Amino acid sequence: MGTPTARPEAELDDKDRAILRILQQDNKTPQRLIAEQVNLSAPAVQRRIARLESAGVIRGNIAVVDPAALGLGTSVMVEVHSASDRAVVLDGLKQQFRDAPEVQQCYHVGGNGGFIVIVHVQDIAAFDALARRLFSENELVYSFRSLVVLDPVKVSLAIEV
Amino acid sequence: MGTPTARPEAELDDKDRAILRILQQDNKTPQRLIAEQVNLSAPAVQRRIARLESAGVIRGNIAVVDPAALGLGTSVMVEVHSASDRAVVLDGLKQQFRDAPEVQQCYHVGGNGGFIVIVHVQDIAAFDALARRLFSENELVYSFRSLVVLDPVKVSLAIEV
DNA sequence: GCCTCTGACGCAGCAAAATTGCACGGAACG
DNA sequence: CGTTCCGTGCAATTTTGCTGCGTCAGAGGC
Repeated sequence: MGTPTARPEAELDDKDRAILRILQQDNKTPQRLIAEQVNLSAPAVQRRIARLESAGVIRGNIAVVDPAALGLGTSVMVEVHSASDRAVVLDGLKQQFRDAPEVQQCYHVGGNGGFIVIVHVQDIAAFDALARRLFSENELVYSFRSLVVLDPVKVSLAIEV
Repeated sequence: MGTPTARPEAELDDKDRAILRILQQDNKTPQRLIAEQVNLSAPAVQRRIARLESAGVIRGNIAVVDPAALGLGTSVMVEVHSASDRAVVLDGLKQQFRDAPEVQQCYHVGGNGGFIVIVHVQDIAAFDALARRLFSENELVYSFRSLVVLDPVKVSLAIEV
């Protein structure tokens, strides 16, 4: 239930995939233009998109904003090790990370990695304050390792379709 | 030049931020509705969005698709340590990761972390093949640590505005 | 082999959304 | 106090998205 996700296995043909490729780059692309590239009519594209959305294949439509433009020039990846692997503890941590607006992404990983958390803050000082609140003073956290991002080489949510 | 990003410091007022908050959740929201929530007229919202886009604050508009729905049910975070810290090597690795479609995100981090890479693949076997090609057999890579994602607790590109 | 049913398509028309032109009002400046 | 500049709202236009309808091709039943 961690992810309220989509259907087991929708079957997508080449045109669906082509449409997804376009929308993952720019979902403001007019359906008419998509239609040309996919050899369909605009209404057909419209119907396919609607189907993909209600099937959960398309999970959302969002604007991507530049953190730097908002003064959030510092990104940090944090490897968080929980105090225990009991479900209560893990679930508690998940909830905390979900609720924290500075946390942009969070993954629970195996291989003794615990949680990988990506946060965006104004500067190192702000991160220090956040880390204190979210990790150091957190009873559910055993230890954590902070990796400051030097270069966001590639940032996206796109997947290969 | 790693990030062809935006202006030094655009000044955003409360309404800009409110608009960004909405668009980060759903950029298909009609400007009319945004206008209501922000106490502006629709054209005013339109002009502000246009300004935010050309200023680079809004970096793109994308559809988010569910990896699981596409058969990419396995996500792995990889901590990659480069063979050296020379610019040629680092730049080479960055380019390789940018070019690999399985790589969704990649960050160059300090603190001896090297690179953090997020990949999406079909299954563990596919990851093994990918890791061999991208890491094991890569002269620019010294070592790497694979952390399989058990639960994508929070996945987004949104930032607090 | 034929019929029917289902699903997807394109076309045409309609509704809704985005965009532009224009005139007004307030703030900064001289 | 007048001028300029920036952002706004209103109204009109253009573009886009959506829906109804008739057609067609393939799957399955008889």
